[in-house]
Amino acid sequence: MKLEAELKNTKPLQPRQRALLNILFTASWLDCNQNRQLRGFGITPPQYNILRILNGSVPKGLSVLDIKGRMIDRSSNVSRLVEKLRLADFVERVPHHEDRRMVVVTISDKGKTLLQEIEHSRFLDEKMPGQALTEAEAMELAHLLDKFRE
Amino acid sequence: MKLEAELKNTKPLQPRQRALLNILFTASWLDCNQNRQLRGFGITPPQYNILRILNGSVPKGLSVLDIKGRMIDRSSNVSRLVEKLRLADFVERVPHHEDRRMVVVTISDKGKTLLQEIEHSRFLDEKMPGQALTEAEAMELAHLLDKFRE
DNA sequence: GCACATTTAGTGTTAATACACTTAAATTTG
DNA sequence: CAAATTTAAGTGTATTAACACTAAATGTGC
Repeated sequence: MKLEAELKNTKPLQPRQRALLNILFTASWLDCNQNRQLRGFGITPPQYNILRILNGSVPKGLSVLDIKGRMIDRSSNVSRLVEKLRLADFVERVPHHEDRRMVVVTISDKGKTLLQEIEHSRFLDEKMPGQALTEAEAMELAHLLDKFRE
Repeated sequence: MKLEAELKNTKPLQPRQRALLNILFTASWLDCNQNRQLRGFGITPPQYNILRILNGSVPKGLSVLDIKGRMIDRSSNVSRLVEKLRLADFVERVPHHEDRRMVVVTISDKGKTLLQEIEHSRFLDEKMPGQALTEAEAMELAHLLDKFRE
């Protein structure tokens, strides 16, 4: 559905304002979807984000600050999120050898298994969003978003 | 900056996955900006969203559910947000004449003044995001986002 | 070496989200 | 008309975001 219909907007919007609102609205829509998908697995979207970041950094792992720098939501409190994941045995935390300020976080086998299950469930759902776009359109969309942030 | 650089991503992403991440990242970036802009005015982005919706609905006002249906973030708790705005005298709440379940919310003069101040401050800032896009590109971006949600 | 600033992780606190639930009024149905 | 259902608003609660702050380790300049 078009944004104007979704927001029941009456007044016409300027193109840039319309794009801005549409970005926020679409992201909120995605976040809501992701929340529901992840709910059954006992993790939240930011926690899922961390697990995927760590999965891309095996076997070395990452420091808390490195994780933060790679997260979608930069305002996340990584220390607390990592602690939650550790309590659920999805990640491991070990002090850094040389720099004792740092903590190296790695994904555990249980965490990897969880990611595979989530991936698998998504595949079954066929609910991967954005399927209406062609690959070329998806690339163009990403490019325009990059430009939007300039 | 491109998304891959922002997220320090190592592995290449599928186009749709890249678009998805870029939507979430750009929205988070916008939200952070908006948070900072609104902070000085004592309101949050969802509260600002409500004020603008109500400003577009003068003089009739809207019910709580109508507001919710027009909000960017559909999971907001409108009752509590409206109560916050009422305590700050930015909105007024009156019971509906015919249907006593409903409450009609309208923006106050103080609320309108606040919106004007915010608008003015943004204009001074020249920090309106998305200026790097042409109008045609902004329209294309909004169109692709509509299609993404299909 | 020592004072000073910087970096890294974590904490404290307020407010907002997410979701289920409750309450009350209106509408539908038998 | 009375009972059941639906709709609207609000509440309860646990979790998370947002921001400033602290504590400890490292780096820097003198």
